[in-house]
Amino acid sequence: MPSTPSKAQLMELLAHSVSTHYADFTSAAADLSLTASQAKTLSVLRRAPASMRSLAHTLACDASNMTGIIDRLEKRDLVHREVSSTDRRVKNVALTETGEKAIDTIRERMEQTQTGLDKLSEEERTELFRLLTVVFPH
Amino acid sequence: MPSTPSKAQLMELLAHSVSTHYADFTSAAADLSLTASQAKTLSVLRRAPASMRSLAHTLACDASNMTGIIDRLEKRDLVHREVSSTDRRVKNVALTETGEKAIDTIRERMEQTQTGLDKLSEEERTELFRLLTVVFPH
DNA sequence: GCTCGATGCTTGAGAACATCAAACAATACG
DNA sequence: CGTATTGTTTGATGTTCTCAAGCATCGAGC
Repeated sequence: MPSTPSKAQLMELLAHSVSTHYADFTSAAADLSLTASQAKTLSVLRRAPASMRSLAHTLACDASNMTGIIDRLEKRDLVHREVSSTDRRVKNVALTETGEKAIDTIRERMEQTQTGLDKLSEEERTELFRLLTVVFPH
Repeated sequence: MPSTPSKAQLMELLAHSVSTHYADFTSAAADLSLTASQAKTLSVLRRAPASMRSLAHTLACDASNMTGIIDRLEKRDLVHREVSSTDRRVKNVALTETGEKAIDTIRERMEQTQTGLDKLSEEERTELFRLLTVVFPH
């Protein structure tokens, strides 16, 4: 019977978990010749198209950064820009079909994470899902 | 009554959680004028000293990368190199006291994550701790 | 309509980070 | 020993990052 972990312990474990997940993600992305930043961008866009600015906010980087990243993704036809119909300053970025396949493939290839999740029962997966949703809400 | 999430849904949520955590971490690190890579390195070293090679492995990057990152951290006295006593090729990197304080401060300042964890009861925190340990073992 | 401040994106300069190949020293092992 | 292997560094090249500046567009008010 484990005692309650301190918040610091939980932060430490979170850091470790994130770091493991990130390493897994990065090497799966590298298999597709994608950098971590490029793949992270695809991952964010998997949920929904987004403007340059909101992408930058989600990825915690400067907006000027996104220009280059999206340029390179667009050159490979993984993503496309579209001027917003309601505000001509805004450019909405969306995944192409190829881009969608790419990020799905990356997630399928994250073996460490997949193996880890396989160790959970259905109830445990449901509970993990619930807890993560509480801690990291949309 | 939530149904069991599919593995893909769980991967998606994990990606979102990691991304939120990462953004939080990056901006807390920036407050201390540390880049994400530098702070991540400190985070790994918080557990235990490590050689250049094992750092590179944990951070999923080339060993030659670490040279520059550790150089810059050492210049700011957050970390120090020490030639291994058993193998003179190996350099072990360890946090200085300043470095330890830096990473602890960063974790304390991760407001989004802290706020999220505060939403959990003690039992839930214990359970999250257990589940993460299963999915991402040491 | 017009001006003016704010907003969204891009560009350019300079630092950090990433990968790869190649070098070097030290070790391991036949 | 001699030879292969390992751990770290260096150098070249491309990507990412931050910051300041630029341009176009929007929105609120006159």
